[in-house]
Amino acid sequence: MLDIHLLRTDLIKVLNGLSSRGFQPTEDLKKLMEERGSIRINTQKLEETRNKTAHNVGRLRSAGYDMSDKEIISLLDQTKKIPKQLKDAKKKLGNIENKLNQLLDVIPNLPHDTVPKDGKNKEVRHWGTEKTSGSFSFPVKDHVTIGEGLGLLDFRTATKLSGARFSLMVGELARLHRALAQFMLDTHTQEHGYTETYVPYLVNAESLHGTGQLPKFEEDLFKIPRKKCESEESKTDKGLQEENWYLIPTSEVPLTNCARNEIVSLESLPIKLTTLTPCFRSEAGSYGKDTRGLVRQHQFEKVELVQLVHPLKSYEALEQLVGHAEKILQKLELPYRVMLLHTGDMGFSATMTYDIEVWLPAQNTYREVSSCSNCEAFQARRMKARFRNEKGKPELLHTLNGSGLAVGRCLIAILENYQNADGSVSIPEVLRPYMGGIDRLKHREK
RNA sequence: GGAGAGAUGGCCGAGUGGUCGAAGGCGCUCCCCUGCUAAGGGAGUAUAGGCGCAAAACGCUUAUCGAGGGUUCGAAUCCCUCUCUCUCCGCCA
Repeated sequence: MLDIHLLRTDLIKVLNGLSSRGFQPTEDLKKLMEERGSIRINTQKLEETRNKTAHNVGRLRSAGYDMSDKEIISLLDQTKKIPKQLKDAKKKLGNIENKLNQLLDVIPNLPHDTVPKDGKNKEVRHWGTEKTSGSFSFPVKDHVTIGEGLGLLDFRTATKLSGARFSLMVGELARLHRALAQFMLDTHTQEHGYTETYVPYLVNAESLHGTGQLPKFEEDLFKIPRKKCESEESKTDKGLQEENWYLIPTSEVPLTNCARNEIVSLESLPIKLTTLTPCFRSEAGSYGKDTRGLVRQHQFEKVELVQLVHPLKSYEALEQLVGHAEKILQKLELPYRVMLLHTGDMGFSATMTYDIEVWLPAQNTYREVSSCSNCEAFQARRMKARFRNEKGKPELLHTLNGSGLAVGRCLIAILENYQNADGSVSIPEVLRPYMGGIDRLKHREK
């Protein structure tokens, strides 16, 4: 959510910033805000009158007056009609505030000034040397051919179990997948100072609202209805409306929401959290896209990095966070590049995003394995995540998140980059301790 | 799933219709006193909005006692619904 003060004082700047990422507000924000202002003043005036009279009645009562004394009766005469007026005013105010909030809820964050606006992502740096088909002494295979060839990857069975966009890994490949995740977690906790966390995979709507997935992107999520009451008839009240759980699309949601409605101490900053979780995405609207292999799945594992930091430190923290994610690829000796996303490619909540893309020789291209964003106070404002600043006053935190990394896609990169002529796959040095010392994936003996 | 108890400020805890944004204590901040320390005395100590002021300080004002609704001139207090926590029983990885 954007700062409403900024909207009021510098609407032009906000609209310019938003248009660079292709967002046009559908309603006249300014008019709505003004309307709200005048209705609110009216409402508060009524409340003030009500409070004053009630106060005076109370004073007379404790001074010994009776409810039937004419002093009290005259006060009551003045004020009898206020509750009705107030009720109407509050209803009106509620309506307009809902409308305004609905509007504010779907406005994306403003890009940082340095983010490219030309519609092109900018390569910031790259690491390692790409192995093209020419670098191999044999025809390069893609990860599906490799995995299935070794008898370690089984999409047919996965489809039987669940349908399209699910996968089944068997034997040493499943183990390598687990090893990879463990390795990532160990690196971030032992070398980068993150606190390991175990989080819920089902979260409520409020959490998803906090990080920005709701209300705008509900169709991307898997929703789990929660039974709230037995009888249909008693569902009339607002409080009884259905409440859902959602499968997390990323552990950014539970990790960042840890700070929701909290005021943390200055000394506790920066808060650095990491966790390994499955992520669930409906992939609505991506029909026909990446249908082959492990690239785009309804369920995948990801190690997430989240930082909650002092507002003055958030860009510094973003650079560090990207570095933490890069370190994993370096240790795995996988070539990659870091891209600074342009305004149109950034996620809803971000002011600046770096994607890390790993080299996939079979596709002869780079593929995203991490997306690292600074959200500044955008999420913090939605979720009231604050810290007590140097003056002892509560102030919004800045939140950052990034994958460190997407496990499945990383596994693809290992399979393709480490493939051998005989169809086996070498295991990266750093993962061997996690693999009981074996150095390659071989064909599975039944 | 059944039965019961509860949710108040940073924390503990009082408050069952009226000068209650909320006693008291602890903690914290500032000041005073004591040549150090201990003890003591005084003042202050929520958050988010709106209005005023060029602005800060400040002043006025509104909301907030788990959440939402209701009753009332007036609700922390009464009524309804929900959420969460705790205890006991049952079931269970």
